[in-house]
Amino acid sequence: MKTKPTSIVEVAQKAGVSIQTVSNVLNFPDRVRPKTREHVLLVLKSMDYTPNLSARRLRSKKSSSIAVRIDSNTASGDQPQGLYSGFIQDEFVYKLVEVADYREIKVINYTAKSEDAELTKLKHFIKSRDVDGLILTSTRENDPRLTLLNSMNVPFLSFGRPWGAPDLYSTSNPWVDVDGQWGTAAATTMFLEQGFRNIGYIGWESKTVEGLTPGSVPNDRYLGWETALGKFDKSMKASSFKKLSAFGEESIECGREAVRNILKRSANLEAVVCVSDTMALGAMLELQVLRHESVRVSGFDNSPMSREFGFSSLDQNLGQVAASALDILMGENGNEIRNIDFSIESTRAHVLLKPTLIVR
Amino acid sequence: MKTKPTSIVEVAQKAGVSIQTVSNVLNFPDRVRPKTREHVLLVLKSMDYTPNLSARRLRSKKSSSIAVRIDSNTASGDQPQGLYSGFIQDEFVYKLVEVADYREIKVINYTAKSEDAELTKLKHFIKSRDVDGLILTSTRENDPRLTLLNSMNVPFLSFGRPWGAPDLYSTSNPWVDVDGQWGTAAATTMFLEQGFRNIGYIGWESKTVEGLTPGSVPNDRYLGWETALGKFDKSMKASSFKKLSAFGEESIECGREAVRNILKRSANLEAVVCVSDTMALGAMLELQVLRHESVRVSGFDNSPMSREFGFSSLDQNLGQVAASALDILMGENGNEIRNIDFSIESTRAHVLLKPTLIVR
DNA sequence: CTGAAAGCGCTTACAG
DNA sequence: CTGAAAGCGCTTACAG
Repeated sequence: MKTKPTSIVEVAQKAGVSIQTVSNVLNFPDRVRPKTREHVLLVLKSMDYTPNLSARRLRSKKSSSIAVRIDSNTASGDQPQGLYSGFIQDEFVYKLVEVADYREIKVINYTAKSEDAELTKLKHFIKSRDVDGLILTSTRENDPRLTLLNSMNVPFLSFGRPWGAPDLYSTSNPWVDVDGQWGTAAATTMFLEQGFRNIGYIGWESKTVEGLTPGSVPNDRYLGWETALGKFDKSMKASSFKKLSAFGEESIECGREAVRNILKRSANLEAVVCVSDTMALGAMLELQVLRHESVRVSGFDNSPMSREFGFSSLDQNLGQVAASALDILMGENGNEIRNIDFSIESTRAHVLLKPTLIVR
Repeated sequence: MKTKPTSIVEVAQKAGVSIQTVSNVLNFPDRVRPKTREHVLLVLKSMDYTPNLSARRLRSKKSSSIAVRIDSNTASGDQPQGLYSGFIQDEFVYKLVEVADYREIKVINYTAKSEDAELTKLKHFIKSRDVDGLILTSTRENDPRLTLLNSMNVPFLSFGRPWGAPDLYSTSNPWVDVDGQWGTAAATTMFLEQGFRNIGYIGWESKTVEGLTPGSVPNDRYLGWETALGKFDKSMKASSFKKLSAFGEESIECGREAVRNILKRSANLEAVVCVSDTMALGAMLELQVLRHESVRVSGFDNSPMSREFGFSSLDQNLGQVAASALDILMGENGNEIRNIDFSIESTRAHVLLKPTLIVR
């Protein structure tokens, strides 16, 4: 059967020192005289010693773990939800695990079918001391998860700004996010520099009567296009923006429909900036089928899809996002997850990164 | 600051029993007299007690955790690797976390850039007693991970048969897998029943001069089509199968090319069974562009893509796969991960599930 | 059925 | 710089 693994006691015995010294070599090497340290390290290596993490966690009261929710990529029901609803999240988790490993932090997954279920799980993680901190995604105004974690005084970080909140930069809600507005502006500017003038926009529908909800991802990305275009041609009117844009749900079908609608109003369309790769793919397919092959398309997320179909897109640099997330949770050189001292580093707790335009 | 969480000592005091009794109520309720049990449960609830998992793990020598590797969905380099290289794996992990939660098992992620890196991580997980078992994916003949885990006598399970191994049902390599051959046969049979006769196949290229490597996923899925077709029309010759099939790398472009090649040789093609949804999408696009709209297409994986584009596909039933994985690792009613007693249940350690044909 | 004791393998806090 | 002691919060093994 399984052989009993080496413990720190055996290492100490073999090295002829106390277990405390062995522990110090592992955790505070500077506290140990170089000669002793070298000797202990040699014994450690020869015995292939690995500390028991449960013991370490119990004594140090640090789990050195964080939890992150993962979601299913298959839409429930029959509504299409875009080809890559989960692409960004899965890729973010991948990068997070990579950078966490580097900092000797473990990443635990959880799933939740409802908001209540998630709150219960979060509470459990914290009370069982199974995690030192949490990573949240798609937070929103008055998100009960933010309230819970703040009330339990547990370190956490959101990937994505809590849209809708009156003060996005509130110190109690640390986040790291990618600047969507900057991204669609970059795509628009690229098309302008390539000499195109009739540049359309395909976005996500919003629920307000007026149009897009202010302070939301759909609105943010829309503004990038509108602002870049307006800056270039100061005579552009609201009606022109309306003629050049169309909105729909995240699906290929809606992308097709949107581009058809724009073409009806602006037959001379030369390029179209899209809120997502799924919408961009819809536009691509429609344009290809209709033989309007000269219309350029850009998407968002730099998914495998954009590579396969050869349209420009915006890479969210998720490796950087993940690295920033841990920088906030642990400090840039810290080795443990701790509460942020907002009085000292409030600006460090809100990081807005630029996406990278991948030109194709 | 953070308030100190309730410990079992406080619960015992408040309930007026020993901590041992509280522990028994939690872990072996039957050992405790109903009246005492009810009383303790009430106190437990009123204090909102959650056991410290590190303490439990240290004492019980069970981590109640498993680890699973996650991979990136972005191809490194510029080669397209299909739109959904990671779809199945991410979805499997999602389902695994769901069923694991139900059995009170935590799932930890790890990443690995090379085989050696992975072996090191596996060793670390085991020696640090951070996991009780491992879930492996895409194992192959002489997979060093299998050797390592067997030599360390650690429970593990592969999702996917170790293709290439002389004895797939070797007791030392427990696995759960989905029957690809059955799947492509089902798709072929569906087309036959719909009255189609000229049914082609688009598969993945294999490295052997002869064609497909025997005992491999590409070969397995190919055989489903060939067998179903041959069973229906016993006069089919090898040359007919050759005319109706084409192979390539996993990409939309190769799917398009493959269907073009088949059409060159068999202009009367009526339907085409594909090894994957990516290939199927390629075929769909090509057929749509070329206006052969009557040719039916089926894929594999039931990805969001197949739903969006409306072609039939095979669902791998990953929820069932994940459930079977834990059934093997823990026993159907067990509550801990333990080594499989192959002398008793060798057949239970190798589970081949059928995919479900989603007709569209 | 219940409880007092031991101990899981570490790190911490402290004394030398 | 090093070591003997205490203790993290549980479960186990055993005695009653």
